[in-house]
Amino acid sequence: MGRRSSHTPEELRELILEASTELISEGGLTGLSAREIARRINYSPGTLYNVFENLDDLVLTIEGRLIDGLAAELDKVPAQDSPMEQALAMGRAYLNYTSKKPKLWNLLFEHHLPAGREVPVWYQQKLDSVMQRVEAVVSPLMPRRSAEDVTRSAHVLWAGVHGITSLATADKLAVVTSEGAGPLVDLLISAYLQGINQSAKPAR
Amino acid sequence: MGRRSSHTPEELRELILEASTELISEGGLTGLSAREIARRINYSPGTLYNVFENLDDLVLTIEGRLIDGLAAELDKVPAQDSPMEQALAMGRAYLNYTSKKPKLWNLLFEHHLPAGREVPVWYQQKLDSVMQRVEAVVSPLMPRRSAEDVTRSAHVLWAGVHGITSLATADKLAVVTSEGAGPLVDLLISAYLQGINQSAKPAR
DNA sequence: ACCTGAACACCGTTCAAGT
DNA sequence: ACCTGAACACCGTTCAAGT
Repeated sequence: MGRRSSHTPEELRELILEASTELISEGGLTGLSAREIARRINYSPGTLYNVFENLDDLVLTIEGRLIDGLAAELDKVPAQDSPMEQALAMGRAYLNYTSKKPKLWNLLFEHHLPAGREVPVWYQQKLDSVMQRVEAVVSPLMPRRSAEDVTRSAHVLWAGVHGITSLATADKLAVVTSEGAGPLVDLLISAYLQGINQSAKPAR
Repeated sequence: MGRRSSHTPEELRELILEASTELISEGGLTGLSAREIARRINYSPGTLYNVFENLDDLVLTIEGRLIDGLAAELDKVPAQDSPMEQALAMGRAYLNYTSKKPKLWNLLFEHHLPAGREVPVWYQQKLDSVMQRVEAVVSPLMPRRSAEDVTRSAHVLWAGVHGITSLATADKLAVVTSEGAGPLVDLLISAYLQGINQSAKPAR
């Protein structure tokens, strides 16, 4: 049939990403399908594969944007506050950002690449950039610790906050839901950061 | 065609669950398909639906068994040790149990029921039973706190350990992988439990 | 150059028909 | 009573053919 579209390549790309984001926001990763995207934007399924390698590629692109969005939110945390206040503010920023479209954010953890495929470099870099922001805030709170320990703590907090929001989202593991994730995230951050300071190197 | 099988209903049920467990262990939730199960056990796809309502029902059954298995492992933690030692031991037991078949354990967090469907009661009860074991160990470590605070802390630790192992498993979020989950779990548990004791009620 | 749509190899689930 | 397998409504991805 040939060209029929009134869209530039960039527009088409955005169209696809928008439709995909919407589908995921509504139904999670399960709600996404190449054919349904095509239907919504009025193109044939084949067209998607001119723009993206495959669905994994498309999803990875969306994930990248989500991470960028979080990074931007974390940057808004006032730098003049005390480190502990900044840490708590980051936790709340994470929660605030991710809870708008929980299923969309959950993409980062639901989506697994097929065995063998590695995450692209740019993806890892985006993630590292977020981790660095966390480290920067955690670091002054553990002055006697090595850089490795700071990194470890940043990872623990990142994973912990993820764990809490993830369980809160999954209505299935509703153990947590009853109280909402907010207080739990506060609790994790404040208790952890106080504990890390006052303890000798933990056993092991 | 009619009956052809040499299996009792119970045997057939186990056959299905075994094949499913194997498929998930290898390829995660994505690796599971009704038709592939049927192929492996030499039945037609339709037969699965005599035994289970649908794939969600089947998966939920597997999840239940996984939770039971974890509960059994947690019960092995020596009760005469100090509470802090018990808490750390539980963390390691979790890690040990779940890291044997990471993709299988990940099922608990990858699998979401379709919108509207609630988790069955027996499932919630199994989960509660695990949470109670955690609370029992955490409780003596925070003597001045209310029962609600103890529950909150158990949730925080459960979610935190889940978060760490989950990120460690997803090769995608390989930030954590480099060091292995073990030290991070230890760190989370020891720092958090020390922090919770020495702080006043956290700000908020 | 760009897009289509048929084609291929898959899905989950149902249910009439067979033994 | 139990099981089959065709049928229905879906998938992701490719690629010859069309404009």
